[in-house]
Amino acid sequence: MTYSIGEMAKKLNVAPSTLRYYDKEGLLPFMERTESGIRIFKDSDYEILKIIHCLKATGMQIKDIKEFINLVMKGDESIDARLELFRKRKAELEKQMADLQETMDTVNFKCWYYETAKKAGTTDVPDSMTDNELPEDMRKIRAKLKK
Amino acid sequence: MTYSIGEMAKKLNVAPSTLRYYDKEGLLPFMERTESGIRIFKDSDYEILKIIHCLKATGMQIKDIKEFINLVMKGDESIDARLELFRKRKAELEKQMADLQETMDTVNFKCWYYETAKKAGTTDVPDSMTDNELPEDMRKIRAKLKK
DNA sequence: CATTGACTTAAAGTTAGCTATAAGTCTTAT
DNA sequence: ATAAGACTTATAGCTAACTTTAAGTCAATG
Repeated sequence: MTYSIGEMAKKLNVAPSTLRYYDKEGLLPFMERTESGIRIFKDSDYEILKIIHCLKATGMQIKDIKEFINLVMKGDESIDARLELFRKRKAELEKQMADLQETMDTVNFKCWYYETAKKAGTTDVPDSMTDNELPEDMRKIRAKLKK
Repeated sequence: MTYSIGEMAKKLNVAPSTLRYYDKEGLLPFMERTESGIRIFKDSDYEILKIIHCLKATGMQIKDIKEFINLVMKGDESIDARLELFRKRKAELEKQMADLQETMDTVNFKCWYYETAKKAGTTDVPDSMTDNELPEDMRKIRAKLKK
């Protein structure tokens, strides 16, 4: 099964110009073309574009994704390097998830803070609460916001 | 306790120019200055800068954070609007966490894929595995990458 | 009292990742 | 065979969030 750039863009939910940009940046060195120069996308191209999307979602830059594609083009001799790369992305993702959880803790604190302020009609009430008037799980978070 | 822009920047682990930029963009309308025009940062400014950092971490843009700051400046009459805002940030964060988990699933699949390829010396081995040769938790993920 | 280093502003420059434009070619349907 | 719509390239433009630069002022030290 093959696709035009417009069909592949639709399948991936990106603009055709994005795929041309990726090609120009060297992310798609495996692309085939018709005699007249039109790109032919295959199912294997779809799979690698999904991986490109995944790597982007881990925070990787286009120029570093290009290096990964270069490894792929080298074939089996780069298996170790590619495994290493994905292990690093995994570690990076774990950090991002921890950061996001910290952000969530702060947002949860602020939700509690404004719920309490809403009931009282003023932020003075949550502001003046002592540590043991606070819900237990809010104490560490408030302390960190002030530290 | 008060701080210069350099001291506050260090406490927050950002560049002083970033704090000037935030001020210029209207994120710090509460800033006080010395007679000669030098910014004086207080502990309360530190707290609100932490909240600005938190909102940025939820993916909010500077111009939208500015609107939140405007609400804060209105005082108690904007409590409802601020509660609503943090509830929206919470929903947004939950979506981001789900997306990150999907990315993590794909990265985990690729780690398994290259570990298997490494043992075999070639990617042909994981590539040619049928669904029931795959670890159970890898099946749905591989299927999604190909769909 | 002069030097050093931190502060001030306004404005220009940077970076990533697209996105749009112009001018032209290819493909398909009538 | 011609018109519509998708494709091509190269190049310019865009946006967000800083970051740097230039030119100058302020505050603390020897």
